[in-house]
Amino acid sequence: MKSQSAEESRIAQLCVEHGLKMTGQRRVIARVLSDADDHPDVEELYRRASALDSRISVATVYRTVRLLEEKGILERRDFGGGRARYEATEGGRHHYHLIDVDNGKVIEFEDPEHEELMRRVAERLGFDFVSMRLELFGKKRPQPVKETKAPARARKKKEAGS
Amino acid sequence: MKSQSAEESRIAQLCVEHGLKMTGQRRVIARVLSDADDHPDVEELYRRASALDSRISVATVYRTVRLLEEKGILERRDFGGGRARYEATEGGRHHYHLIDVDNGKVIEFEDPEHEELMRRVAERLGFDFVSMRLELFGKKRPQPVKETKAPARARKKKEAGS
DNA sequence: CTAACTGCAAATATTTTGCTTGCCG
DNA sequence: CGGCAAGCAAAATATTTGCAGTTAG
Repeated sequence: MKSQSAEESRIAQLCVEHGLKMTGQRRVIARVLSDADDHPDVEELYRRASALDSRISVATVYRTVRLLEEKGILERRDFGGGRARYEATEGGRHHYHLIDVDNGKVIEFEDPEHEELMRRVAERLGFDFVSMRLELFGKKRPQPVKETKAPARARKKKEAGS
Repeated sequence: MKSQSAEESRIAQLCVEHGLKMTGQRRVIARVLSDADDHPDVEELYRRASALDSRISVATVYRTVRLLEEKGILERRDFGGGRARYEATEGGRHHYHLIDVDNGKVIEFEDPEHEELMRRVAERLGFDFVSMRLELFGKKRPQPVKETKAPARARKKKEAGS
């Protein structure tokens, strides 16, 4: 969560800068996206947006995320599970995702030197770096008995942590 | 393309090692996968497999790739475009993908130090490295007039190069 | 005023599944 | 043999789209 004030959300501002028409529903979706600090899929976005304003249809959410992705305001992610997930494009620093293969939980991490490395790779291949996507899959290493915490070994099928 | 001989394909061997039953259609799909040096989606796999043996249904291809992915023999990729793509898991060296945002073409590249870097990241976060996925998006940098070759600026919508 | 946007429902696209039959080990 | 696997078609998901009515700029 970020601003939450009555003023225009960060994403709404970007929409304006890109010359998009700011309708009521688009403003709501923009706020939901601006406030999200996870990686919601369309259904989840629809749920959150509906809570703020019930006059919104899923089709609009789909249309909006597609539009914002084309404009480079949003980035689509695929963490497995069939549905596309979205998160706001970050200006400078990129962050990456480590997915726990046992429960699908997503952990974010940064690695400053990484983007620079990728820029060089792209350049070496004759390309200008546009964007990147990095997903690391790992298995939680059994901690060397740190404290008294329940193991909690689950194995849900669908919908894992965002 | 790799072996092409009448003997068991590399992937078929892996199936056996994993205790999977080798049926006729599974053997054909395994051969197609072994021979592929690109990233076919299910429909393309189905097409290639059907060419070798018409008694194969798409459902079987779907079931097979899912099974092989679970066994770690195949890895699923998402290069955008809605369909999942597959490629055989590599033993040691990983390779990555640079996608040309202008035409969807995929260029493979390697970066030996990269996997080591990611292993360390996973470790730092308390995980054992299982696998990773890295997609780099770039725009072809206008070459400094190399030779006489047509520009060929296309902009296809669907189905781009594998 | 009009091009862009929305809702709704129908259309697509992709992947999964139920059920019966077949074949590997 | 016995159970895993395959075919086929229907079902389940996910996403897109046609059309008519709204609305931001």
